[in-house]
Amino acid sequence: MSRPPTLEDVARVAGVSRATVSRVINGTRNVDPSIQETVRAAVRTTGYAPNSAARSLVTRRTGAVGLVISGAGEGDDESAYRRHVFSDPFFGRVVDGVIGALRPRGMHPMLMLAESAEAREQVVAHLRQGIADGALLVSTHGEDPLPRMLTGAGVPTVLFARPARPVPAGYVDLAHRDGARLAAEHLLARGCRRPVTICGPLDVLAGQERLDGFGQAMARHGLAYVPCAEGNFTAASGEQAMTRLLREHPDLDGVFAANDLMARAAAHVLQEHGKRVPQDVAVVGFDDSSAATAARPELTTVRQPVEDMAGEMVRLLLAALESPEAPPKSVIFEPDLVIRESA
Amino acid sequence: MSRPPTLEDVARVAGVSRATVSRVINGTRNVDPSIQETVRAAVRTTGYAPNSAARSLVTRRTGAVGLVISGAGEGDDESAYRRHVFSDPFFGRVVDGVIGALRPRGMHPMLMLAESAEAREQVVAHLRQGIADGALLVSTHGEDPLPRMLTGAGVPTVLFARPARPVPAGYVDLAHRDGARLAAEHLLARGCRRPVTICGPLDVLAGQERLDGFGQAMARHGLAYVPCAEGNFTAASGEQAMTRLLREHPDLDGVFAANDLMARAAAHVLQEHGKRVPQDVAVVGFDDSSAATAARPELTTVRQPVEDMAGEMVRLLLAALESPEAPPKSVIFEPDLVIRESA
DNA sequence: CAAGTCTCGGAGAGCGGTTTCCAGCGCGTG
DNA sequence: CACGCGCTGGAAACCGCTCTCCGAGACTTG
Repeated sequence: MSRPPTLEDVARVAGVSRATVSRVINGTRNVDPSIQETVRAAVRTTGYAPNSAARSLVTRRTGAVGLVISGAGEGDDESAYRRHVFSDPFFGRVVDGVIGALRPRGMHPMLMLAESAEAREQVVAHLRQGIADGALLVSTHGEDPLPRMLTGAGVPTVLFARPARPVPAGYVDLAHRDGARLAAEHLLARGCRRPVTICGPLDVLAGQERLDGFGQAMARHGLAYVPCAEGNFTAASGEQAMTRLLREHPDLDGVFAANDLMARAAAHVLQEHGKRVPQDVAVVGFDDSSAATAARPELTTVRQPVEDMAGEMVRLLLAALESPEAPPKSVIFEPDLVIRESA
Repeated sequence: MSRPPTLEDVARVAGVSRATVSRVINGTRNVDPSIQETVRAAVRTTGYAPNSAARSLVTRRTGAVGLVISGAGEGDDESAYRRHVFSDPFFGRVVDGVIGALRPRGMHPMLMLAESAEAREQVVAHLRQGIADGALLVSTHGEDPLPRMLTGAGVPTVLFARPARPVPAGYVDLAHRDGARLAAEHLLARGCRRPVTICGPLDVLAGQERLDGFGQAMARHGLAYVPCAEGNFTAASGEQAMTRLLREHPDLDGVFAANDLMARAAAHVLQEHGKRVPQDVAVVGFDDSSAATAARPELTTVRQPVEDMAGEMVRLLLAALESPEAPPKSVIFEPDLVIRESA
């Protein structure tokens, strides 16, 4: 098996110069139609495919973007963390949105996990080497140092969610407070008077804002205090939180969970304790992920358009690549309430 | 913002030649320790990072592998398909295993979806251009043309699961029949006498073998006929299948589902119909995915070591890259029975 | 002590593309 | 008809790195 054909080979077969072949392939400049045809024929007979490394070397584009999932490994087993990450339907939606936006541009996402200090260094090092054109960063942790590390290394970066402390990078985010307010008002409208909430981790802005928004909306309607138990967006934590809340507030009649995974787990716990959902207790989730429709009853939830948001990340990143000097942009999405069976 | 420093810059600062710097960085050959230190210092002061495109051009290695998910888009909405794919915990485990094996080698997976004929062409085209060093292919469809297309294009390829028709590519697989047998024998040992099965799509070898294995094991114990309903590995299909089986065989006392997602859905349906799991009906799943432990009751299931299998795919691919002429290898894994609550 | 061997740094030839620059040609215009 | 311009193809520089080949010096050895 000899080496694959190069531009040179095609040029020789077509009887033209390398430059001309290049121009035909890239449609860079006008080329005589008959020559074009000759070249194309030569490409076909040789089975030529441009070498992307060589191309990248001169164009300074790889056609790849790093999709970096950064989270709190906290010294844990790495594989356990990875398993947890990828079992959350949220990331699947991010991947979906990213691929959808990248594909028409002939680009691909390169998956990178940064769950430990060492992994973070690796990710930055690789990205600095130009293995990808930029980074899309999804942090599951509040005080993630990665955004700074990346921008500091000169890697074009776009974040999912506004970082805890300002970073010179674009981002997309959701109006979490508005979403939580929608949930609160829906529960109130259903006649719910003793709501509780299972909030997300409070070191994550999204977790905090969903809690705040819910509390404030309730407060505006005279419910000054809403019992709250903290979860970490996993089903197991939702189960625990619900169990505790139910023990401490046996007469609760509404639950707002900061994501669907926890909401679904909460509904299970309620049912196991003989509460009917939604007749006895109304449950509202957050995200509108696949967990919402997989749950029984199907979850009423606050929709976060993750796919669209991920697509927008791609657009922001590509824009940043176009004009490196432009200041980073951000886009905030508005949530919707999706009413199903659970509330 | 000027261009990043090159090897040349480092060499100038260190007062040595480009070759020497390269050698120090790659540890390729003995270099005088004092010179090494000088070079390293120069690397630090310049903030040098090797350009991976340039490196790839000469080494003919990119450090990336394509992780191709190929499935039956059948003209469906592409995004819907992507969503479905990524909501299945199975793929998360594949990604987990792949990343785990790739990381120590400083490599990364490039995610590529091939759900339509057009997408398949694109994937092959990109891979032919050397965007990645090879492909790890996970097909969800029996008659997938992609394996042939890839090997035909000279792309080093390793498959997850043996292809329906032979292809000159390595693969990893599971002894599905043995797994199904374990499930059957466990159900029998529990005293189950009227088992049914929710099988996977029969155009997928895995689906067929799990069904065969279950049926044969039951037959060996005198149960010649096992009612079966076909699902497609999704929760929704599992629900439908269970509903039908329950209607046609109200006295069933055991269910074997070809994956956990369907098993979990089946358990739900059973419970909604007033059957206790496992007291009235025992349920056994397949995979031991996160769905198994998330279910209530937790699922007894046949463990498929997906992470290990994915890791082995990486190893097979790298071996194939080392010695391109060697015949493709395959590795078959053995399943285990994991006993939890549902059976 | 001479000759051979070993070690290690430098020069330079690629790797396979893109793109600038230049030259030739056909055309329109004054 | 002479001139200039636009269009198109080719030559060659260049992207940044690796690696072979070569030569100089150090070291061994008879």
